[in-house]
Amino acid sequence: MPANSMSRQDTSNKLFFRLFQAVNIIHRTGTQALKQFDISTQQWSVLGALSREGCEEGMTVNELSDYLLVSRQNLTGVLGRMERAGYIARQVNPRDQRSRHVILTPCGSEVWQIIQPAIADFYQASLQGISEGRQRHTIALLEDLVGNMKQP
Amino acid sequence: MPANSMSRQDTSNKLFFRLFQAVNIIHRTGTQALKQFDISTQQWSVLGALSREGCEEGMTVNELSDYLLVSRQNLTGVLGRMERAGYIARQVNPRDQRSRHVILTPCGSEVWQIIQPAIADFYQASLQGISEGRQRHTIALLEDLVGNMKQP
DNA sequence: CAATTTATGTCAACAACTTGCCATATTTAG
DNA sequence: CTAAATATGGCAAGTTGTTGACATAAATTG
Repeated sequence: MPANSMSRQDTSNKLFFRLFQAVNIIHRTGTQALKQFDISTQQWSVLGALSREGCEEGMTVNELSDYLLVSRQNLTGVLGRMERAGYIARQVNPRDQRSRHVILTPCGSEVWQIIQPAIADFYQASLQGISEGRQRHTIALLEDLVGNMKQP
Repeated sequence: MPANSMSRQDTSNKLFFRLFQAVNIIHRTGTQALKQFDISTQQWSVLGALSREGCEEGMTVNELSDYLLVSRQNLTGVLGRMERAGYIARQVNPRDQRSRHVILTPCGSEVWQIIQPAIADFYQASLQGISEGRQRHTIALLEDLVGNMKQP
């Protein structure tokens, strides 16, 4: 049976199943890598979002939701825990009293710096033996996939 | 700045961030696609695992855990809900009284058949404009990634 | 054979994700 | 300007993911 006899449906199936598997094990492995810093993978993603250039003034909950592709309601909980931990602060926007600017505290910035070596190790171990070309193919596919799903 | 100047670290970062985004939106979109059948994406994965050829006799919780890459403890809850819904049954293994064989009920098999068109539509919409070559590159990357993470 | 170790599945507690609903604030219509 | 529509964030309930602890069954070791 030649390798190319896999049907389109089989390919799609396999792709989504591997995504499912990968995410589960990434969640577990990533959580372990960050355990020593008392931080979750989702808190990592929030720290990363707020540490980007141009975010010195913070992001609103809606902007974070659009960027991370999780619901506002989910962020309420995550941000609450991060605020309690002292990593972020929520400031009411004087121009729009409904919205809050979520900003990194100095402690949050420090944590972001401190975890970088662990992140680098995590990347190195996970992507060992995987070519950058293949990584770029995957990035392109994921961006198209997200684009397709954002449509409605 | 040439396109290839992106550092290895930047590539890894982007890859994991896109994975994170993609999974969040896949979860949302997949849940919506299955909503009419009163089934979650995880229950879908369990139905798919048990519907494979060679699984007529069912799988143990440990086998499902190894296959789906989620914890046994998590499966306890998922399987409990699926049993209550009538999609699966848990049979004690006479050879080993600790283990239980999880098998599809006729109702579970029927549901699996019924959702196939919705799954096909979901695949079609998500992967629109994405070449099979790129899909295969991604599958290969994900398999290597999972392999790397299984190591310890 | 008895005692320890290992394997299996479950319960409990917690984080994170979803949707539905709501209070409040801003914007838009009339 | 008032009234309706929209936008923002949070609360609640439910599912899924994790780890730690446990009872029971099987396998190993003395």
